[in-house]
Amino acid sequence: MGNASQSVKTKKAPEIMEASKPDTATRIQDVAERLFVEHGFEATSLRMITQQAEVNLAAVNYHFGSKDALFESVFMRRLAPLISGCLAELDELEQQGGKLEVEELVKTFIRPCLALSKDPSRGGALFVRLLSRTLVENHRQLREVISQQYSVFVQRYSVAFHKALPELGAEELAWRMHFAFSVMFNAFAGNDVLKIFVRSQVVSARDPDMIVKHLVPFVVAGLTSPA
Amino acid sequence: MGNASQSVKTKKAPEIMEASKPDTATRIQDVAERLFVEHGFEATSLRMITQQAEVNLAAVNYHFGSKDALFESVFMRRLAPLISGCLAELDELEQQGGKLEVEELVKTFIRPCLALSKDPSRGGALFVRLLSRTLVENHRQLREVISQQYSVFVQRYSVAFHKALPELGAEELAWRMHFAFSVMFNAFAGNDVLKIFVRSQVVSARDPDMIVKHLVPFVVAGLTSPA
DNA sequence: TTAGTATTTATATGTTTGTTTGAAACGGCA
DNA sequence: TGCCGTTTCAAACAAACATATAAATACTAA
Repeated sequence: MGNASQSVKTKKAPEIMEASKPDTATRIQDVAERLFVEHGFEATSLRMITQQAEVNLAAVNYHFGSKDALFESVFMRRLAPLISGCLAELDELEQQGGKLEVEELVKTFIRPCLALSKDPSRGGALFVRLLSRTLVENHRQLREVISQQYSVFVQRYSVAFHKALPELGAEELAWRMHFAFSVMFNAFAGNDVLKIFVRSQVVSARDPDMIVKHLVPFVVAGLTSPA
Repeated sequence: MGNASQSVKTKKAPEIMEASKPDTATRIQDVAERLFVEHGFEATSLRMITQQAEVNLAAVNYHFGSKDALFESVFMRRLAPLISGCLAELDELEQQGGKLEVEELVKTFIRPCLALSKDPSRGGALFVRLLSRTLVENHRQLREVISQQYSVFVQRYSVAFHKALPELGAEELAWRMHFAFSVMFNAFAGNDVLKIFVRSQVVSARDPDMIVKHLVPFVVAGLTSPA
């Protein structure tokens, strides 16, 4: 009997793959990721997921244990590598010494986001949108898991920004980081507030490179503006 | 029989109000507004609403016709005055002549948002949070209604910002406005991305005046940074 | 091939959803 | 008072929901 609460099995890919579909569990994750983004967690039923993934309804509970556990699995699958990528860039930047430039610091966050956005095999920009939905809906249990594992992420950036902007007080810096990450997240997620009001906006071209080109100067200007 | 599709009745307040509850319809709107913010549209059941509003389940369909119509009603009740407020400020600023300063332009948007955030009788910051949820969940029909009625809002600000920042091209300006409104909306909505990762952030103090104090310089710096 | 496990399937349970209904209660006006 | 339009009420509806279970199938190791 398939033990429910265990995490997704690491399974050898079949030797002979006649351009076949991925794992059942992976297929579920892929479809769930997209549907959670489109409809939100609570509005996405297991029936929608299993039908589109072309698996049996019970497969979700078999492989993941529950709908909640599926969500956590879908979420962590993308979050962990993204955070690792940012921290790796941060390590590299800090180790190469010299003055810590704000722009370079911003780019240590933006580059992994950009790479993710351009990689369809990792869901492209889907995860950033999922993140922004998760931010708005608040999954308490998920928040706990995240904050337990990744609080170092914010701490590292706080320290780094403090070094790069030593003239700012702690509170002022916290506000600016709050604003900066807010813009960046929403830019990658494609949350265009103005698009509610007008049908087609110039910005609607979703080319990630274009986002970055305009995003970096905006954020850096906000962060470095005189206190 | 209470005609469903008509909008909420404008009803004279009872002459003698012994500190009584508001209208049934208003009570429903107030509770729905809060619950839509907390749980999202689809995850908020009519039973949750009617129980907390202490009205009968059928009252929603009687007064508003459907759950969708209730949402539209809840949304428009706040949006219309907010937009009007912004446009009024914009009119005043433009009529007083002189060079159009970016900071003043930004404040024509921020002041009505701030006023709304500080007015509990209009739901305080609730609506901005509702707006940011609605942005992420996409109600197609609501989007249509909004864009039909309020596309002038974006057009007016586009023209004004073009005057205030004549050195910027149309595309560059669109991007910056996109970022600027994104920060402002999320700031008022209290969407703190970093709060996912760390339990208590310095920014967590939600004083609207504090938000504005730090928000304006950040946004203005981003908007006016050299091209 | 066979034994045993891993996975998939069909089916069932009990709950909750939005909406509808017909009757009861209310409130102003004759 | 008695009437009548407006509002509230309890009950019921089918549809969709998450989850559980046992049988059926696919697969692997011996």
